[in-house]
Amino acid sequence: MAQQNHLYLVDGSSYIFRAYHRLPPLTNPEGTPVGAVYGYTTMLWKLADDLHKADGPTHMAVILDKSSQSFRNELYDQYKAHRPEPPEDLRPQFPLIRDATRAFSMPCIEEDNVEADDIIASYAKDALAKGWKVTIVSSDKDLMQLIQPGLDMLDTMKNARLGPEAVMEKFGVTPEQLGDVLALMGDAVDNVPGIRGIGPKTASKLIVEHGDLESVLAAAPSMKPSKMRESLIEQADMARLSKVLVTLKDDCPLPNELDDFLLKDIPPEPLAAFLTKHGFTSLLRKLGASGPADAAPTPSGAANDVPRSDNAIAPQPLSMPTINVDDYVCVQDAETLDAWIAKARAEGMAAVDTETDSLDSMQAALVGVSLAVAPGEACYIPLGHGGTDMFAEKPRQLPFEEAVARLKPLLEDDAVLKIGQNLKYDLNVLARHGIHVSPIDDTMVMSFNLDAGHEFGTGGHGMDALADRHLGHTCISFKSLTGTGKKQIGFNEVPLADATRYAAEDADVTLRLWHVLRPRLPIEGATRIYQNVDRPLIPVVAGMEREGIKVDREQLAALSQDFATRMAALEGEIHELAGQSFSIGSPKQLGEILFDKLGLKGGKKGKTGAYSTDVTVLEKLAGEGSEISRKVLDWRQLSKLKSTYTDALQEQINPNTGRVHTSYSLVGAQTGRLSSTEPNLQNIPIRTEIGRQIRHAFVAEPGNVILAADYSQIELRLAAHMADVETLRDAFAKGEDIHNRTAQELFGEVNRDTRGRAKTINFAILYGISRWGLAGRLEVSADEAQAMIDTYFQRFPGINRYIAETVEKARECGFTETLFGRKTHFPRINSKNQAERQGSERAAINAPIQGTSADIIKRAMVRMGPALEAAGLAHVRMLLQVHDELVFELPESDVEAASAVIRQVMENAAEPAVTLSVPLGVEIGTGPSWGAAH
DNA sequence: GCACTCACG
DNA sequence: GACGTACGTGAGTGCC
Repeated sequence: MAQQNHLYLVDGSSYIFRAYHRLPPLTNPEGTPVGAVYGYTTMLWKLADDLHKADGPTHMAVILDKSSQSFRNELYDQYKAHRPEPPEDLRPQFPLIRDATRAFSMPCIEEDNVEADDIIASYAKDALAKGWKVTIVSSDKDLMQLIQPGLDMLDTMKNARLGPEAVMEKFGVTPEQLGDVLALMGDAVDNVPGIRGIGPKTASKLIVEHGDLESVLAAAPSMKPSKMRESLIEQADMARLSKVLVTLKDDCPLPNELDDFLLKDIPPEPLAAFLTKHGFTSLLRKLGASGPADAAPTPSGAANDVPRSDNAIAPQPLSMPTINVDDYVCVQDAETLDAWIAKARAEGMAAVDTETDSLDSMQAALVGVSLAVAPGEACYIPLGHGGTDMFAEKPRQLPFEEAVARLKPLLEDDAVLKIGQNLKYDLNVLARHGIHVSPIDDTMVMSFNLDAGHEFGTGGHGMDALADRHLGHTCISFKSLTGTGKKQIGFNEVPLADATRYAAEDADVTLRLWHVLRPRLPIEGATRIYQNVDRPLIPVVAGMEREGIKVDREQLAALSQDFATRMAALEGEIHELAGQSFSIGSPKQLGEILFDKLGLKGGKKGKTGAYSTDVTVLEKLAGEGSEISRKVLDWRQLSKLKSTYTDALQEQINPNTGRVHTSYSLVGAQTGRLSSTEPNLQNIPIRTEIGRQIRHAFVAEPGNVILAADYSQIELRLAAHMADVETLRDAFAKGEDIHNRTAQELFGEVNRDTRGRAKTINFAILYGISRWGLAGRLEVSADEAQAMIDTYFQRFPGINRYIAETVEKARECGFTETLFGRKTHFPRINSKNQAERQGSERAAINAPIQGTSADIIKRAMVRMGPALEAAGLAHVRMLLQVHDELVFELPESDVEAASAVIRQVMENAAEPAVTLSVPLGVEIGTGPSWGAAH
């Protein structure tokens, strides 16, 4: 008989205030005050200790107040308006509460625009509906309204369980009536008005007498004349408002499933690290002895035969056996393969990795597949080993088609989770063999969702770096098997024994990483972004990569030819003007010609001592009449376009598909944007007419057209929403030109010049403004730039507050968040180096805006396929994403229907998770080429 | 392998 | 008083 589930919901924020006042002002070894943190830590310890005890918790979550803003502020602007600032030595302890919770490997829930009490009420309701027991760890009187059969409260300071009798004792009413009492008496701290002159005693008496609030108010006129009677009549609406304010909202959208809160045995390492850091030595000793919940080193599902280390801070999760690459199996016959497949089915999951002969997933030949079914249990299935010599004897391996046919049902089985590291690559390789892998998890994407922005030396979220970081393990290097340079061999030529060790290790490591990273998602609030956005995006992006886009080779070749001719002419003229021949492409030589030989004015720059010859410098010189500078600028543009685009793109055409297939990185940009490589199709020219010709070479197949759909000014719209700038919101709502409106507000008139300046300032705001930077861009003095910034803040109130709050949050928490919960970390935000610190501040101001924009278009991409399919538009294919733009190829006859669906999906992509206070505008164009679609 | 330059949002 | 001046990317070239 399974034990009944029992959910503990810990009201973390209220606890820390009480602990602060009750405990002495301790400090940790670094001098940070930690008295309240210590109290909080002992409380969590006590709670965790009750795991496995009768009526103890089976599930636990800590709920924290993230913002003081909620729907209550909209109802009543004075709500919580007069809260005193927390004491100086308490403030630095708030972020440590999160650290403490994490040290216990417990989930920590914080949501924007919702109060902790409401989240607690909502989870409680959810759990009760499922027949669970619920205990709320708090002594907050508002939460006492929730007490009912199956739900009690726990006051850990008094070590008392609070049931209905506690409410009766304190307020003389039942929990259901408590809200009405609270409404009458009001609350000074939260600034709930109640009725003046009525305190707890009178309120209770009235409710007991009349039953509920409305009855009290209805009975007021017939009461005997008194101050109270008048107050009740006059302030009846205040009482009703107060009732709404004190009533808990129990239908909040919840970021986690209840199952995420399952209370497992607590891994001792992170806890020990935390206790050590803050000097909680007595608890540390206790941990060494037994630890909360026995700190048993046995997360579920993992083998465990390793003795506990005496060293509390062990380098590896203790639950997994040591990695031994000689344990791996090379699968060379069908029976063995079937046994591994059966084991994967039994486990319900397997880590999968493919080995190929190329990094290009659209050209790579499949050389082998590895599987891991449990930590330490992995195999390699060679499929294409034996090199390229047709006559040489090949090692024994399963026939390719047979192995693929046997693996396919497993890889497509809905009941078996396939785990990969950068699985997008494997998805593409396998899709080319007719296997559509699902469902999936990706450890690289998990790492990105947890740790974006954290500096981890080299490697970022790559497997070797993750293995080193999380498992303390150094993977066999690819190069040690294949060599490098001229003598490098293909993976298909690597001997089977070596290939097995390498390939199976990759799968084993991936599975182990999953065991480390997967539990962190709910604990660190990354579940939402991972499950709802980035994970479902993986197959979508893989599909776009496989589609590719057609480019007209002849058109590119003609452009290359044209550019070459014009460059040759310019080159002659430049050498003529210089009086000598030199390499124009060398900034060093160019600088010496311009400044030393020709004596133009301009400064040296930076560490290398070389002259700067970038576009701003050359433009300035050209403006002063330097003919050679103008010609160098023209030459540079042509050179860039030719080498980076017209020449390079031709070489990127896939010989099999005749199209260009970029590769998107899902973890490339710290803010959550995608990045595009080999080739980068996110920086195809558009700003100049000459560059724009390159876009015309991106074409549709006969009978089809290219459709480009752009979000219009999405980042400024998001800034208007997030900073709550009424003027900007109003302008967007009315469909005004936002730069014109800004010019009007800042300069009082709209013309070309003021609009241009306004546009520059608008972008400066998004990027984290500095007077110096703006001054440089606008070519005005720093004082004048500062004056414009001041005016901007004054005309657009809210921006200033957004900037201050965002930087403050980054300083305190070390990260910022998007509206959808994506975190970006800023480890240098508190650096003593000013430049470093200020750089992080600017990035932190930008990250929530750029990141939210990335979240929105990603959500649109995830929904696009199903939406088009539902509309019967199966021939519409999504090809490219360029940050705020999606590019499609579709039959000409589908344009009208597809435009409607695409617009609908993109404009509503934030819903229902987030409702924006500005509309999202989408502009759509079509044509025979990408250039023509704009 | 780094610095510089420049293409994009 | 100096610092180093806008956010996020990837690629080609020259040079050590």
